[in-house]
Amino acid sequence: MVDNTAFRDAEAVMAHLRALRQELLTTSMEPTGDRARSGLTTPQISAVHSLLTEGPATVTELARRLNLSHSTTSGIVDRLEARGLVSREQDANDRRYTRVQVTAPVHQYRQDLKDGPYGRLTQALAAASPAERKAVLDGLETLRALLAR
Amino acid sequence: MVDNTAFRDAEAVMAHLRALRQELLTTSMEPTGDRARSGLTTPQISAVHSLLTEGPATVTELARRLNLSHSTTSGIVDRLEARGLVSREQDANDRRYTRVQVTAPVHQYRQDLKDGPYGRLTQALAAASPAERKAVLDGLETLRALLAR
DNA sequence: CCTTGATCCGTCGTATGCGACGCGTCGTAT
DNA sequence: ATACGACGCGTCGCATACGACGGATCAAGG
Repeated sequence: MVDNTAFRDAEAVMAHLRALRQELLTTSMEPTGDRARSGLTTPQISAVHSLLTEGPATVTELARRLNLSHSTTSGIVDRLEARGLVSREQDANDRRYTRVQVTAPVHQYRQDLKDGPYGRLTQALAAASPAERKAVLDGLETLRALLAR
Repeated sequence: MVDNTAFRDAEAVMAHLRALRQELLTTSMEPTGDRARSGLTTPQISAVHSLLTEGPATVTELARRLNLSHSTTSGIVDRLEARGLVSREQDANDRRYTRVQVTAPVHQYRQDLKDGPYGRLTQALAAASPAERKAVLDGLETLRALLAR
């Protein structure tokens, strides 16, 4: 048995992370829920936002931007393509590459894309004091460092 | 436009949370990966650990313990039952209730259950200084408070 | 020219996770 | 007794999310 307080803290940390995941995903999400405002999920908004702000990209490049695996990103692009929000296009020079880019109808979703995918979190941080922001970032960085150690 | 620094911080926070989710889930997980030590995923270990330490429970009660939805928990119990690690049993008095309990073969997985589902995190926290632990918990609590505000 | 390796892509199987739905069951009120 | 609401459960559909696999393509070397 390592340490009892460590296990208690681990439980608390995991509970926090789980709850945060809930709160930050379900805000702009609710795909089949009572009534999603846009019908776009958070990863979908993130993908479109990245394509808008950083330009078109290949699937692998988009996966790197979103910090997701290739297969996951491929599925997200599938669903966006089915809605007609993005299009796949073969690269003429190197046909291994598929360029993903937004299409015209994406402008109907401006409201959802205005503050990017993290609208709720962005507003919460904007209303926070500098000390609170520092505490949040320090805590996360410390935790990452502990796990990497 | 709310605030530019707030959006930057939001991006950083989300990246941290995503990475943490990866690190804390993929450690004892790898279900189809190169070779999971036990073949049990993190939620499955959590469920079994809860049933061992806190006793048998109904599906809804187990969902409350794990902070998961009822349908998700039902699926996890399905897979554990298929492996013969837990069993469902109808309550005689009130047939709406289904008691979930561990079965004998669960003792083969003692190694994975020794430190509970959060072995990696527990060890990391055990090796951390009090100041580091406080920074981690403070950061998470502050973030939760900001979102609840 | 043709093999070899690297790379990108799509697809498959599996697990999590949620809401919505329908069914059976229990307690209570009519 | 019956109707009704509340509750627990299983199931369905959908969206992530991953690793593994095979196919297609290109570059480099034999």
